[in-house]
Amino acid sequence: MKIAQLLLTWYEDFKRDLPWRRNKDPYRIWVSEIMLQQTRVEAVKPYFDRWMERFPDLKSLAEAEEEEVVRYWQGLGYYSRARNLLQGVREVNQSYGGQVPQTKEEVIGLAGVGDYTAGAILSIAYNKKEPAIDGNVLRVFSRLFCVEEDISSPAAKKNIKQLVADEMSEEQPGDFNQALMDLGSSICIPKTPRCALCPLADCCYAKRNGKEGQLPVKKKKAPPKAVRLIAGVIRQGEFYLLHQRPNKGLLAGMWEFPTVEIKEDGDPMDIFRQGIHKKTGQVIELERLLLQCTHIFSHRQWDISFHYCIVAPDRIVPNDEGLKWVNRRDWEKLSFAGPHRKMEKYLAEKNSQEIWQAFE
DNA sequence: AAGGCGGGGTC
DNA sequence: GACCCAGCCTT
Repeated sequence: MKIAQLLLTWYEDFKRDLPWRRNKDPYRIWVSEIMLQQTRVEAVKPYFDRWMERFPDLKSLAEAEEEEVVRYWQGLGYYSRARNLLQGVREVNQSYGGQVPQTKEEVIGLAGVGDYTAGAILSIAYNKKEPAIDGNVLRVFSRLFCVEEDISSPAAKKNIKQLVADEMSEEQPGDFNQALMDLGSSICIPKTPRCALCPLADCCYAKRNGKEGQLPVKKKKAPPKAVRLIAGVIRQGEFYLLHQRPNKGLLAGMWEFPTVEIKEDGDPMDIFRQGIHKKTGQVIELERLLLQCTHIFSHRQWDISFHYCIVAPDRIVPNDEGLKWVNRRDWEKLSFAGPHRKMEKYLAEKNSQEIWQAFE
């Protein structure tokens, strides 16, 4: 029996009930695919539902402010996805009359839409016969056909894309692509595949050769870099000093408590004072240090040791571009960088009274 | 071809 | 603690 038929039969019985599978609205498919880039289904679900409540259709998103759009992405990571999605949606709204285009060249030309996402949108929303090669499909097919190349290499992706194209269902390309992803996430999983439950076990070359546990081959990632940071929770009355990160790079455009990197050895507080001094032009009285706490954040790329200093300086005049005094009540309008979001919640729980009481 | 870009779940 | 996830963009 053909792979496509076995797969689709299995999919009919075991497909997941997901919010973005309720209908074939291209806009909804598009949003879901962007959110799902490098992000697990369970993490996306609540974000997708909130998103559709606020931006139910393409036009409502196209007319929204970027600041609000990014706020709805806060905590999901890879924030350029939100900005690219907004840009792409505005493009469709203006250049395509609000209708998501139906050709590969047009869709892939939209901001934030690459080869995979274009294939997913076209196959799922319009039932076009386009492959959608993601991590799941690479893993499944590297096993099915015993592809021993490093699947992160463009050459391997090209080869597997051809194999997928050869096996694709003519009538249900969208279901075929989604079935592959469901299979990859529940059966053909990274470490020890559950071959006993797999509808394709009989036609899997890796299993036939006893190599299902060794595939796919994937090059190792570089180890994370260690970084020491120190951040200041700096208050004057009801206002806190916050910093908006630059528009490019890590956590682009997100807000944070003013942060200084500790590069050399020495007293962290001393380095903090000097660094903040450069940003503010004013000296912080360290005698007014209220609380110091340390968080460790592990990350794929960064191993961050984070010191927080809660201080109450005499007088600070911001002279750094992104520095701004923000009323505590206005925080909900800002998008905080990950670690600082947790600190913000911590402050909200402790509430100002307990923390600042010693000073008043 | 390589590296940057988040955050969280799983084993 | 290592690994990985419905990838894309820049250099």
